[in-house]
Amino acid sequence: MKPVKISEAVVRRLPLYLQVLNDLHKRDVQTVSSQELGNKLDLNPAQIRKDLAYFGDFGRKGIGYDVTYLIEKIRQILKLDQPLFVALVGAGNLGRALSNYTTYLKDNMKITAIFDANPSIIGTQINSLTVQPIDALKETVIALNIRIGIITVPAVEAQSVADRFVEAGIEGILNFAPTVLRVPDDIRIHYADFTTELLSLAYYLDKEGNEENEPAMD
Amino acid sequence: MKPVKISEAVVRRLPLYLQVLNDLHKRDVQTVSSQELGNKLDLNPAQIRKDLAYFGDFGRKGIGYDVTYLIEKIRQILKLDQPLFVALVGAGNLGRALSNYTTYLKDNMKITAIFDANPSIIGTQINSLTVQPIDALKETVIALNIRIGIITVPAVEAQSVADRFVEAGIEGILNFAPTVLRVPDDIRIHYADFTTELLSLAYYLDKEGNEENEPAMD
DNA sequence: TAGATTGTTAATCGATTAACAATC
DNA sequence: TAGATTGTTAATCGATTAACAATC
Repeated sequence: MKPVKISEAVVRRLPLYLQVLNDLHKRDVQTVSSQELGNKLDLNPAQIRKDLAYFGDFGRKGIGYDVTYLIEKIRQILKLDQPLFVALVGAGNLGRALSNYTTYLKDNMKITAIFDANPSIIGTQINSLTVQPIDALKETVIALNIRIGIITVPAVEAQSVADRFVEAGIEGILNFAPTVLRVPDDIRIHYADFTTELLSLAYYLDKEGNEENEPAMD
Repeated sequence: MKPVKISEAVVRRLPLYLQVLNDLHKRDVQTVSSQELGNKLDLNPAQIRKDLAYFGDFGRKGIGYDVTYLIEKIRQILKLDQPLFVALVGAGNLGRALSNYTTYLKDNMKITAIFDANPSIIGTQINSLTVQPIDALKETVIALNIRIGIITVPAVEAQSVADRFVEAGIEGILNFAPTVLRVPDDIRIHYADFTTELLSLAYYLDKEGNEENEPAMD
């Protein structure tokens, strides 16, 4: 019916819309315009309207978008209207941090298994989950109907974890390790490597350090 | 001399190049072609050549790029040829994880101050740094010549931390909280919100859960 | 009715890719 | 010299934005 290909840029903005909408909902706001959404997210209103229109006519001319309805619709689009189970490999600091974070996500995503290679970590509890050995990955992923895998191991181990995820039939991977992963085309990979963001941030700093004062512009 | 504006897309790829180059360097590879880099990063070789050519003629026709030289050049471009000091606010799980991570970064970036609002965390040690009260932020940032701030506090507190960073004269912010921040135009903000990545990942999963088997394609 | 705001088309803008002369 | 690969221009592709008729 809708043969139009949705671009990645559009899909990546949907969670941002959801973020703001959830906030508005919490504050009992009933209706929001693309204008207001654009203000809050620093995005062009036309872009927001166009993004949403790819998926249906969710707004009302002259009125705007119903907050509750739009939340429901975006959840559906993102397939978050059903519980989605996630496995995490790498129970180090970052892994533990994410385990806490994502538990709080009310967005139907839940980490239901944690794995690690380190014998001294295996068997410990994180958020009521027992850390399992990596060898248990495939069996557990299948048994718990886990569809997304998070990788928080060092870069050198990331590919072998990805291989295990693929073998276990996972459909998507969120990789925190600073390395590009090789997986079959039908597996989706998103990268969450903050070192990239941090290093590129440095580019935008003012010139040569701030020991020297920059001359004023006027 | 070079009045060409460099796009964000280009700058964000530079750390990726650095990643692969560092790896090649470790394995004593002397020279690399745009073709090989493209293979490793899943990028078009022409794009890589074009990206690099914005900043100078770093390659040799018929040969490729000298690994060591290119690393040095990209470091210069990213202004990582000098030490760059970073402050972190939010000494929770994520903050602790990042403190460890970034310490290992040999790329001249170093977290040199950690802050938190929680009295029971203030005064504790993380990686030989003592967690300081937020009220000490401005003074410390100035004293230690800190130019980048990392925010790892809950979303509701993120804006007030950003305001403090701005007031302290920070030049760039890496925000892990899932919220858009308002800062003056001359302050650069990068977002490292993995919830966005995780939620958008769900969009690409196969249809309606995997209880039902999908019909095979052939 | 008048004001507001959507959905959508057309125009603009920007980024990626192909192609190739230059040259190591 | 022949093969390889850069730097760069031109062509293509895709994404953003402006504008406006439709309509609540």
